[in-house]
Amino acid sequence: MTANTRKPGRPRQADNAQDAKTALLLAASKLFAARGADAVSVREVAEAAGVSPAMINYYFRNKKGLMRAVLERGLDRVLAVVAEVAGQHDEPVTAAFIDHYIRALNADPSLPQLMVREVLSGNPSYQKVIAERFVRKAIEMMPPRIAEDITAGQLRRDLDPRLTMLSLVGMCVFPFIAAPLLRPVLGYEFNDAFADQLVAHTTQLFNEGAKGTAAKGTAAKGTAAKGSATKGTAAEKDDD
Amino acid sequence: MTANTRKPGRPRQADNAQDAKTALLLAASKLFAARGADAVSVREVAEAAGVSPAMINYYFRNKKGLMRAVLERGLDRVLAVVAEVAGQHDEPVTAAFIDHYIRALNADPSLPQLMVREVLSGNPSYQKVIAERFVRKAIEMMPPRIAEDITAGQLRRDLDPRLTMLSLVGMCVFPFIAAPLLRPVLGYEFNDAFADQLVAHTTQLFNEGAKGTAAKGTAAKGTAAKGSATKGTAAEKDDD
DNA sequence: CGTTAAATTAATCAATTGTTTAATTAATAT
DNA sequence: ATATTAATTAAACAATTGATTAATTTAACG
Repeated sequence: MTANTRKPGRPRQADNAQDAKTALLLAASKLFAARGADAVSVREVAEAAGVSPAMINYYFRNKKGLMRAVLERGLDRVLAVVAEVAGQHDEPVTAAFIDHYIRALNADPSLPQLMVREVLSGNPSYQKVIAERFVRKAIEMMPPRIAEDITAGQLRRDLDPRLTMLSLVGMCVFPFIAAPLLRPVLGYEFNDAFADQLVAHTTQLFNEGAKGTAAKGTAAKGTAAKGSATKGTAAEKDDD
Repeated sequence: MTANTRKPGRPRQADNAQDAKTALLLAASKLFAARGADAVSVREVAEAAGVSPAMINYYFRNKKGLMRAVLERGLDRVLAVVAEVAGQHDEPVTAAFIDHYIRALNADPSLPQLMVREVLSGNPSYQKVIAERFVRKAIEMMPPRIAEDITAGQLRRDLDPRLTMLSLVGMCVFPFIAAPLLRPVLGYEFNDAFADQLVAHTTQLFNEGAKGTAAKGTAAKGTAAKGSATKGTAAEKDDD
């Protein structure tokens, strides 16, 4: 917004101002998550951070280096949630996972979007970062805990821990991935009430299944639709 | 591969050769799905199709127009699967959905990748195409059928049809979205055996839940891991 | 046949992109 | 104080991109 035309040269050490490096990291995190790294120019990131584009190359060497830093920051935050869930033994991991994971994504839906987009990007160097910094560690933590719960008799004995984890993550993550599509059609919005509803539904479906004949009573009540589903967002120009 | 330097002018009507328009559509479908439209230049699409880049503007007006055509073609193919599933009444829709949907994605994993990427692109015009050409129609077809099955006593009475559909799609789609990551770590590959295993696992988990104490015996047996999980793909250059 | 329309290309355009360079200012060390 | 190093910018660069234009060849139509 503010043109912020600063002259060249090292700035006077202002104690309050965050340094340019973290400013770039924060700005890029938001922009990359929202629209994808490819669709955001370095000039745009620099402007949002209030510094010149050359700072990206100074601190991160590349646009790719900036992207990598953004990715690593995001991955570490999601991994912390997984570690917390896997570390507790008060309840079945699967239940704790559904609860904490959905609420974490609800608090910041941009995280799974960033991950999924870069997984799909086909860029092997990003995939490697995600695989080694997140997936590998998550797989070391969760399936063994699921296996524990199976042994303890809290889950069916014939479950495959890894496929189960795959289904579990899918159920939790997909609503957030599909959100941009479903919001206008189903009319749902991200708020604490929605998270509560989604957690309750997912927990019960995962635990009891869809076929169970006796309704246990703890299912999510009411439908997700609330707003006007037919209103539609203001149609933008057909061609641009 | 072949330089294919053709001179200007309308080509002699060769009966065998497919016309340039469908050649472009097919080439773009592959390339866009694999790497995302942003990362593929029109020159590259044209070369793969064996025509000049100007043909894209001639037939599709824009690169965006080409992308839209690709998207619509993909959406219609997935929608056909959904319509087929929703149209039959021999078994519960949910079971039929798991079976047919997973096998369709397994046969062409690029489809969900294309959709998810463009959903996440944040580009409202693509989102509108997906929402109106696919999501809206799918929601008109599936949840009512789920509600039917609930009424018929085949599914729990307290299920929310729409949230149930969301979970169902998540369980089926997520393995294919995450495939690029999980393949090296879990060592799974797309083939009919994997599809069988995934269908069996998903069907049982969805129907019976994870908590059920009596193992019914039809669960997926064996783990997904088969190959060497620690081998790792050849590390490419660290910087490019 | 001759004229018009359709399909195609080569060449070029204008815009945008990521990156580098040289200059500039302040902090730090000698 | 002076020299060196760190942090920052403006300006320019080279490459790539999507798109347009004019020319060219064949098909279709009278």
